[in-house]
Amino acid sequence: MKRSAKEIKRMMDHFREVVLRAGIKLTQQRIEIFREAALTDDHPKLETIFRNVRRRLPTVSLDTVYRTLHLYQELGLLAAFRPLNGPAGFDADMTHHHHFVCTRCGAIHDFVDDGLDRLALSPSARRLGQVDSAHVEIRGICAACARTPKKS
Amino acid sequence: MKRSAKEIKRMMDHFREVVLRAGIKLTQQRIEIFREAALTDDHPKLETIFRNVRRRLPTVSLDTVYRTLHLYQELGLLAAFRPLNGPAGFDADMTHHHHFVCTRCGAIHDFVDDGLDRLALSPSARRLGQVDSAHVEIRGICAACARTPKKS
DNA sequence: TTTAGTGCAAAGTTTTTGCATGTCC
DNA sequence: GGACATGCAAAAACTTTGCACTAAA
Repeated sequence: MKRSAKEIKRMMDHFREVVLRAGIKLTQQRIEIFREAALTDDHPKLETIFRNVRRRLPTVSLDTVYRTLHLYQELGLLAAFRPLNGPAGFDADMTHHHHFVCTRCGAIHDFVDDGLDRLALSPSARRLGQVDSAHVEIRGICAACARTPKKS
Repeated sequence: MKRSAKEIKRMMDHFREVVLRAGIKLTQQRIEIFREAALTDDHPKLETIFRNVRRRLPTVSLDTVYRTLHLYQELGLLAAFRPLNGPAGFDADMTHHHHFVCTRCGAIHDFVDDGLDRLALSPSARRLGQVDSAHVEIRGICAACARTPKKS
C-alpha cells in the first residue's frame, strides 16, 4: 500500500541526511531508487524498483540498482529479505515492527505491537549471546486469501 | 552441533513413516539425504549435504539433492530459509522453536522458550488474518563472536 | 513389471564484478 | 579537477528442467 506524502517526505529527509553524513554522493539514481523503495509498504522486489525507477531515469542500469540497494542496507536505510522462492524484497521502514507472512500468497504485512516489544526472553535465549533486537514472525493465511475459497 | 544418536533415530523413524504414508519410494538417496540433514542442528547448506552424502553414495547428483530437499519441505519434514547472501539452509527440526541470528557470523542457533510460545498477539496483529504460528527471531552477537575482539 | 526416481547435461534466474565513461562535490 | 558512481557487458553463483536410464514396490 502507498505511504502518505507526509511519511514519504520524512523518509526522504532522513535518507538525505544519512547519505550526506556518510560522505557519499547524492546522485539522481540514488535519490530515485530510495524514493521508489519508500513509496509503498509492500516490500517491493528489486525488479519492481528497477522498472519504476526506469520510468523517471530511462538509462539507469540493473546493476546500479543492485549496488545501491546493497549500499542502503549497509547504511541502515533499509532491510532486505529473501523469500524461499523468488528474488529478494526490500523494506524501507526501519522503525521497529513485526511481520505477518501469508503462507498462501507470500505477502508480508507489517504490524506494530507494544506487547511484543516488551518480550521477556528466558535465560536459555539470553545465554546464546548479546541480544540487539527481537522480532516476531507470524505465519498464517492473510485476510485477502481467507476470502478466496479455493487454493487458486 | 551433532545431534544425539537417540534423537537422530527418532527423526529417521518419523521420516520413514512420513515417506511411506505419502506413497513415495524410499530410495537410498532419500534416506542418506535426510540423515545428513538430521545429523546436526546447525542448519547445513545444500552444498554441505551434497558433499557429505557423496561420501556414502558417490554417484548422487546435485539436482537430486535439490529435488529431494524440495520434496521434504512439501512433506513437512524440514524447513528451508535463505540468508541475505549465500545459498539456502535447511533445518530438520520441525518441533516449535525460535532463532537467534548472529549478525556478525551469520550463524543461526535454535532455542525453545515456553514464555514466547504463549505470546498474546494484539488485535492489530490478529486483524491481519488467521494466525497459524508465531516465532521469534532474535538478532545479536552470538557468544562465540563476542569472545572474538575484532571484526576480523 | 510398472511406475516413480535418478543422473546427466543444459538452461534459467538472480546477483556480482571489471573497466571505461560520466557526474557530483 | 579529482574521486566516486554509473552503465555496459560478461561472468559467477545458485537453482530448475527435459529426457533417457535405473531402481523401488
